[in-house]
Amino acid sequence: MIPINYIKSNKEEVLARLEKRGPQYLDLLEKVLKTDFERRQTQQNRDTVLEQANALAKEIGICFKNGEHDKGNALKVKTQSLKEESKRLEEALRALEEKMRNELSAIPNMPHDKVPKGFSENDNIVERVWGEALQNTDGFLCHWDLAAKYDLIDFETGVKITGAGFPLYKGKGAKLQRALINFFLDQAELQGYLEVQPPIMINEESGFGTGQLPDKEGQMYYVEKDNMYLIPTAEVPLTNIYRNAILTEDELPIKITAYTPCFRREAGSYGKHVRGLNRLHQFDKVEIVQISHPDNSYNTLEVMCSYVSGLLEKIGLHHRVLRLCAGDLGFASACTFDMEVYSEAQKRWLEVSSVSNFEYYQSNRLQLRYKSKVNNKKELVHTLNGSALALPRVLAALLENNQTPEGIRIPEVLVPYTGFEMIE
RNA sequence: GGAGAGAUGCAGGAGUGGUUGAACUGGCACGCCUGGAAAGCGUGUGUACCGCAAGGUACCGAGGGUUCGAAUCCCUCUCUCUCCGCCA
Repeated sequence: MIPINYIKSNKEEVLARLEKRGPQYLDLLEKVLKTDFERRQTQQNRDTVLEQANALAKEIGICFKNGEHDKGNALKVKTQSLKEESKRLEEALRALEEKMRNELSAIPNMPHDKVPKGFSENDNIVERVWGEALQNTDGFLCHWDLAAKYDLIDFETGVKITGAGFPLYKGKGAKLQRALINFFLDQAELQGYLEVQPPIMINEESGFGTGQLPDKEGQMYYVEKDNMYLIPTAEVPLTNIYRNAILTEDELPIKITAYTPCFRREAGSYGKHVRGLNRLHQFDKVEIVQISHPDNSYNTLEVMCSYVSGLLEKIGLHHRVLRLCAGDLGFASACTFDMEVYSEAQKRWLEVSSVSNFEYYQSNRLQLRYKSKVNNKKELVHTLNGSALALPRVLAALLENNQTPEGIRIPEVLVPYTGFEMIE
């Protein structure tokens, strides 16, 4: 949620930025400001009534202490109407607070200045392309065929054990996956990220903190008996480490990384585009998260992007960096870059990472703040995260792009991790 | 899963119905002292919301209730600890 005070004191800016997402949010903005106004008035009224009631109670106490029972009892009568009034106002206030929260939750994050206008993925801007497509890819097999040919992934058995979208990696397929995880984690550590292993089930509060709940409830697997969700991304547990926390300015930026499986229901997506590893219900991912001083967050975003891009360079994957347009931006994000690798056999781009700055959107929900050195006040931080990287599509591109008549060649940097140079 | 104990401010820890937002100790900040430091002394030190301000309101795990008045009494829930059971 955008902090209400930020909206109040920067209305023009919020309006201008939000407008990029479309005009439908401007009304919401007015609405929430109105609700906020009513809320404040109601609070004032309630406080006044309570003040009177408190004063009376105090007076009554003194009366009884001094033995003036008659006077005390007389005063008691007066409290009755105040009590009813305060109860009424209390309820009204609570309703208004909830209304405001709901209205605020319906407003997406404001796109950053540099986010282009646009409605669909066609309006995204290609920021950078690294590498180029191969010249001769005649006879190239798609990764699902390669996986079968070299016995790397057994989709059918995954279906038998669980269902579609839960692949079973085998032999060198499993090893390659493990190698990638270790490589990505080691790289992150070199950049100063602290590796953690978080829980992969989360409670409701955590889901709310990072913005998955209540909106994206249907995307997550839910364990009803214990009221928990399987994480759709490590972003949720990693960022929620710092829910309700007050950091010192010296602690910033906080940089953490984790490897976790991720679970997504992906309800309603079927067909060719979700074949093989393209879209799964369970997949592995290494995530990086930064908690940043608001003044530095956009610099941080750039650093994170080039880091992710650098990873793809190291494993030699032709890729591009997209600056997402307002229409393609996630609800909670203020600015997002997507990294897509080129799949030589499928002849299309596959998203392998998404790096975002959420500004105050998550920290406001999380109540994640730092103590400012300037005024010693508690201020909200900016949160950022990115995939570094999501495994299945990297694996898919790696298999497809590195296929040769002799087998699949493993990128040099990964050989120390896999222990083999070729999949034959 | 069964039995018991507990949850108070940055931390420890008092407080069992009335000027208690909360004693006391420590921590921290500032000042004095010192050549400098330690010790010592003094002062200060919660958060959120409303308000231009004065000030007000709320908060003693969470939510309800009793009462003119609740950290304090009652109910429900959550969490932590100890013992037993089970277990990778």
